[in-house]
Amino acid sequence: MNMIASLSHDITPTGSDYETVRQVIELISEDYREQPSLEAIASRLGQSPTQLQKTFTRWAGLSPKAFLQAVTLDHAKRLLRKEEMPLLETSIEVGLSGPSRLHDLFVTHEAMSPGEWKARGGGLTIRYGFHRSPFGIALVMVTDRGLAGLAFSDTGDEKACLEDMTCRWPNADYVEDTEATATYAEQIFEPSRWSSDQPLRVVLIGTDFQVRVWESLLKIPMGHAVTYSDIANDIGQPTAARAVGAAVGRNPISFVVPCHRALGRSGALTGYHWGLTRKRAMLGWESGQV
DNA sequence: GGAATCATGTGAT
DNA sequence: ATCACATGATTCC
Repeated sequence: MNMIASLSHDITPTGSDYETVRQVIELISEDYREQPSLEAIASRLGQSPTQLQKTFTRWAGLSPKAFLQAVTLDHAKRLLRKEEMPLLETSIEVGLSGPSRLHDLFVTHEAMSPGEWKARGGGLTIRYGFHRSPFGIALVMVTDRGLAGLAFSDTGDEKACLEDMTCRWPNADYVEDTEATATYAEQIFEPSRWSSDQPLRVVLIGTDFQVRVWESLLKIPMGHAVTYSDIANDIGQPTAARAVGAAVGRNPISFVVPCHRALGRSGALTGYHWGLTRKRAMLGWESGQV
């Protein structure tokens, strides 16, 4: 099974750094009370501090010190305060389809009709491929209407990851087609290619409620965060914060539909389908992409 | 600060 | 009907 043959070439310059970053985040999450020093972390990983320094700046454009800060609870709280009011309310351009400037990765989205949703993917051909990304191995899924799925996996877990995704639309036909998905992967993980001239086409396959939640997520700008109840308010159901959480968790296009920017009221990260460590990594990485 | 407890909407069975 | 949740507010320590 050479599912990940495509990994032999690295589509992002940062792709191979994630393993190191993941270990660091896990270390500081375990004993964040002790505020481990850079030296301590480096020696636990068997690396020199300067080596670690280099990896981080290459990965996120962020020094290790700044990165460590970007990953604390304090910082998460700041993300929430940053823009008290407007975030979701200002950029209301939810009209389906029209090309809209939705967060900083420009995205045009359309939703599948309820009939298509009920078919559970029947009659749909989904092409998929695995690619390196700044957040580990990315599984990219596309239809002829645009990007339909984006999932993450650590090395060795590709099969479970694929299964997780195919279960969501069990009646679809799946074809491995790494060439077709490569262009998507390149555009998604290379911020310099995010532009309104070449918007990313995205198709949202889910229930009506889920689609409304995901559209709301698309309005959160890069480097900001909102709470689950903010989203509940935005879609006009202020008491449905918990239901929102469930819908956010079912987001099939992670990162592109930025579900990692949804936090608990306290600033706690609460959860992430592909692992809390990855959520931390994404938030830390984004604070370096100014 | 936490732990326990309750109200809550959605989706799967 | 019932159950599991990536919630949040309240009420105790």
